Amino acid sequence: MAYTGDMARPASRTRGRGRPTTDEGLREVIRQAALTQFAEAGYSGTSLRKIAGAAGVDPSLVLHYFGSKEELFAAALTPPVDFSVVIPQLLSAPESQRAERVAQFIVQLLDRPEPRQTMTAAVRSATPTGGADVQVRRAITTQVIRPLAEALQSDHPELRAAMLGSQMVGLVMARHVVGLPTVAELTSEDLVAIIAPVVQRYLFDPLGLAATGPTEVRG
Amino acid sequence: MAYTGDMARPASRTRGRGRPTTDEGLREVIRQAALTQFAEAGYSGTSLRKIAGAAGVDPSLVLHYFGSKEELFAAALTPPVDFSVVIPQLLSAPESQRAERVAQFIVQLLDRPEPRQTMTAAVRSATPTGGADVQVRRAITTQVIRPLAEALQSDHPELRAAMLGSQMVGLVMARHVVGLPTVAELTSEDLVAIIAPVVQRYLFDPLGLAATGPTEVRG
DNA sequence: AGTTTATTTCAACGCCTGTTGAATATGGCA
DNA sequence: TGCCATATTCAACAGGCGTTGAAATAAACT
Repeated sequence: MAYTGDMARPASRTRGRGRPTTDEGLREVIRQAALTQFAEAGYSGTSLRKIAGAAGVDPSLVLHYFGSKEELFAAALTPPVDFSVVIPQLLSAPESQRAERVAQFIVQLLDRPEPRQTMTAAVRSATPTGGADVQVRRAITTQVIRPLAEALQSDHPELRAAMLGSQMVGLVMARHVVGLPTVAELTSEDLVAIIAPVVQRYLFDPLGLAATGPTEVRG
Repeated sequence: MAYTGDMARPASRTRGRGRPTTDEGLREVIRQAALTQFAEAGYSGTSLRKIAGAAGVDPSLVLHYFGSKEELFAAALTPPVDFSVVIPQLLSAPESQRAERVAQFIVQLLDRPEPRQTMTAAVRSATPTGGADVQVRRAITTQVIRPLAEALQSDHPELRAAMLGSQMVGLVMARHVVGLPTVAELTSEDLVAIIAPVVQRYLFDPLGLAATGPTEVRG
């Protein structure tokens, strides 16, 4: 809400026109400013000029580093966690604790600022205005759903992973985007207690589908 | 995806400049075109010119009828179902069938075009660009969450309603906005089977919260 | 010292936006 | 018939957008 244009940045004499004392961190400052803006306003609600302003920089410099708005979006959205590493660890817990571990991981992940910003930016940008939705869908499927599905040993792994993903998206919406009062005010512990049984159902319990063959999707 | 500008509309001689054979349906045509556009591209991704084009009308006429883009958005978003009437009916079912009835209602609601458009428009527009998010939050809380909470007789009624709402939002996202393959391809019956136990948990089962007093919100 | 090279800013482009005010044609009414 | 109110369009506005190309400055290299 308050972008006065002077964010914390590794100072290196006051910048003017021309090459400064090699300040490579500036690229990262821009990326961080972009992520924050995207998280607050979504892709189409964020302008390069606002990002540049938040980073204390000229709009052209943003494009100099990232080429285009879409590339900047993709760069800002790179996930702060490698799920294909974390998920197998979570699922290796004893059967009685797996669901709660997963629930805990989800909630704690969304408690850390940068993963939360990444998620809200993605969720908020899932609108087909500027080509951002394609990147969002690809990011969600390849970086979250597929690793999770491959680690699962239940039936319908892709479907189970996707259903859990939908609950995560709903959670981000309720707690961080729309800000529904009661959900936004929950403590982490209570939230874990509430969703753990749902995780259990989506990932491990029998689904009770009509027997029309496996609902599998490859690619 | 295909708006050629000539939608079905109660024809009344070809319109030109000036007053035509009193065609009150035109206002509704515009509202419907707006809802479709908002559902496809969200609030900020939709322009008055596109809406006017889809309705086969001049942009000024849109504002003549609705005053401003925000008012048009609010008008387009008026819910096609009065939840404060439907919900008590659903909850009056015998205890063993309530969750499935609710799940069925949700899924079937999202199968009908206009409620689905209303939901996707709301979900897609939950971004603070144009003041639309305020209206979205208010619509969700007053029209869905509050009636549901008032009909519930469990503890933490607002929280339960909000958690169910978050699952609904996630579902809309997965099935209609982002279009996750497996979820989007489910039959209605299978989807009901999958989410019914989750509905049961969120609305009726003990939540297992830390005993820090009731999490109630009034207004 | 002089040349190159990378960083940063400036100025402008064409386009799209929401909104406004005037012009015009028609239907209803006296 | 003549007037008035209303529906509809047209034309323009001021501002924001993403992007581009050139200019300026300073560090790095020879």
